Amino acid sequence: MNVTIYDVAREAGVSIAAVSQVINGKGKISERRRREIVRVMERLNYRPSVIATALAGKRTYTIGLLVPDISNPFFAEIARSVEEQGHRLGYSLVICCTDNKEDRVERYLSLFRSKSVDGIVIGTGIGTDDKETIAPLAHGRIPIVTIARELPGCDGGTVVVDDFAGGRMAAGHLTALGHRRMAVLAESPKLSSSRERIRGFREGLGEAGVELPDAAVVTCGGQPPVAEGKRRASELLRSGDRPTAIFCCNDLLAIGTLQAAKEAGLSVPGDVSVVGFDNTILASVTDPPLTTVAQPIERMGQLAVDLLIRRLANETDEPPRTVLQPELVVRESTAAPAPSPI
Amino acid sequence: MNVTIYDVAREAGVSIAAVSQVINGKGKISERRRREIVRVMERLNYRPSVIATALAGKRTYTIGLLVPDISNPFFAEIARSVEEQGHRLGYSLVICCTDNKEDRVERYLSLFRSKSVDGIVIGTGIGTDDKETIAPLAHGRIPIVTIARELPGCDGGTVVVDDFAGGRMAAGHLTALGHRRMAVLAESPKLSSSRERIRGFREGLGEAGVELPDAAVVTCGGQPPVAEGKRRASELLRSGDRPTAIFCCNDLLAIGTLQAAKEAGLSVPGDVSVVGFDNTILASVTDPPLTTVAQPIERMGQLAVDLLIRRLANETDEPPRTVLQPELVVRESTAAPAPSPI
DNA sequence: TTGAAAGCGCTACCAT
DNA sequence: ATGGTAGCGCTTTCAA
Repeated sequence: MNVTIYDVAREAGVSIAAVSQVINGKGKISERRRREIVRVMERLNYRPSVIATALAGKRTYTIGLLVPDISNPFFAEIARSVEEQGHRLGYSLVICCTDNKEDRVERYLSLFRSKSVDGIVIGTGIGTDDKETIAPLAHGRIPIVTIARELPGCDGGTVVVDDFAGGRMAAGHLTALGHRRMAVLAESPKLSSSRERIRGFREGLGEAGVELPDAAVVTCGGQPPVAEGKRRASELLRSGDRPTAIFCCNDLLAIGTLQAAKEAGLSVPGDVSVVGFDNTILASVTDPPLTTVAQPIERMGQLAVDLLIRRLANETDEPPRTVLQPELVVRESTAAPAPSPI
Repeated sequence: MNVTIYDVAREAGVSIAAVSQVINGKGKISERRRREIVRVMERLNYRPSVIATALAGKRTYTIGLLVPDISNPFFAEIARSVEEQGHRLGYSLVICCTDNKEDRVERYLSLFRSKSVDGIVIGTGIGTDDKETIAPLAHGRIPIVTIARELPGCDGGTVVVDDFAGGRMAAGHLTALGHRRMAVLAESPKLSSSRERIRGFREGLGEAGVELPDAAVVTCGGQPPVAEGKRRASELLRSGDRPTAIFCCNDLLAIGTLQAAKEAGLSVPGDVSVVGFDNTILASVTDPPLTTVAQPIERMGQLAVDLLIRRLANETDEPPRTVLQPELVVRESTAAPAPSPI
């Protein structure tokens, strides 16, 4: 096996208690002894077992991250940021992908409990009603922070962007350009973020005196998002009075829309404008580059981890809800609508 | 605390040994007792502690994944695939990003040891000479499998694409189109994959009687890759006899090249052709869509995990090296060079 | 078939 | 200042 605290103790001619003390930097030991022990630890290339340490009552220094799909650039960037801040603070990341399957959420939450993660960051939606799935949480006493979305009944804290404001920005941009007939490609209505974006978009439209009929809000439930977005956008673009602009609740759906437009022989933004959400790397490389509502992804990850760590350090009386401001990034997928042929 | 095996035993009126047996499905217990115990476990919502289980000599059912950057779509897709196959087999993933910093490789490898992961998948390059960094491995007896690149001195097994063939394909495509003056944007020469791709590219060129001067191979060391690619490509495109085609060792560099061309007022593929490598989601959305050498990413992740699991199950006598075939995906970033103005 | 008990590597408390 | 020792939750002999 690996070298243990016993090996170090024996080699240094001291008790394991002494070694433990130098590991944790507490207790009383003479400088002489401590240096000797450190030397031995290095010579033996000793690394304390996190497993044993955790069993003995300490943390595992592990945080669990739940996202729908790590290959989705938005979540990849979230993960990156969480990973980075986590490591900065001494924690490593266990990542699980739920694929938006409800049973997986439950399974992974349960898994996190059995693996004794110190805290959980949730970036995935939860379908069923709160109590059922959030149960393991209250059960296990593991602090949970949600990121980029809110979960009903999850009180651990949350870091989100102001989705409502984001939707409103998109609407403002589009109406200012002169659009009147618009549609939105939405994610699951189960997602708080998606609902808020639509609500904000509708509000923004209203401020310009434009209506958004319910029928113009299309839910893209299927997987994968790009293909589903393309499919739904195609339907929209084929319809009688096709919209002059489409607001997509994330960049992936916007890309699908771009593809659909291309396939239909429509030019973007000439024939139809497209606005995305997230501002992932994808938005900057598409054809045309995507106008999108940017989330401060890196900042969100940092804040989520900070909040979580403070939570499990019991510095509790935090404002549990951090709301960051989104920002409209105008690229080349939006323009004034073509003059309508009278 | 959480409910433990003792709680279950007490509640069921049996010894913890009995409970342990039903957990592990071995030993002899009467069907009656076993059912009763299962009932109690469910009622108490009992989940065995992986920590304690591991300390008692079992696995942690955790695998460590080392990548340069999880927000890089290529590695995000690798991670996705590894995560998926891992979970299918009962393992979860600890992901660490090295950012190509050598000291981090060492730190994370050491971290994996102290966290007692059962196995490690490495998708990052290692700079220094083998023995130094790979030491913790031999030391800890943790099986390691490399993916998408090979590490000197790492004998645990590897799953790669035939990078040489990939480079050769790119060259074949470009020379068939009529290109004679080409350049390549390379990743770090420390990466086996990068070296092989260049070697293959050069070989392919040679088959068409075309030379690739050393000066035409530009290393993109800096971060982030897109920006660095753009910078280097700009230099290339500004040079006296600018290449009519650029082969980029990954899609990110290719995107930088696309941006550089755009900024220089050059059309792709009209003025310059661009070939990428990896075929991440990015390649399909760029302007223009990118011709690239596809790696079977999903398959690679699966195979890497399979290999690793078999390794730690001691079904050892495996062919330690799996080589998959790449595939050229022709999109719209390549075309015949413009007729040279005589 | 069942249970008592010895670890696994470490922390923390209590004597010394 | 230093070391002995009782757990932490679980697996695994070994007796009964």
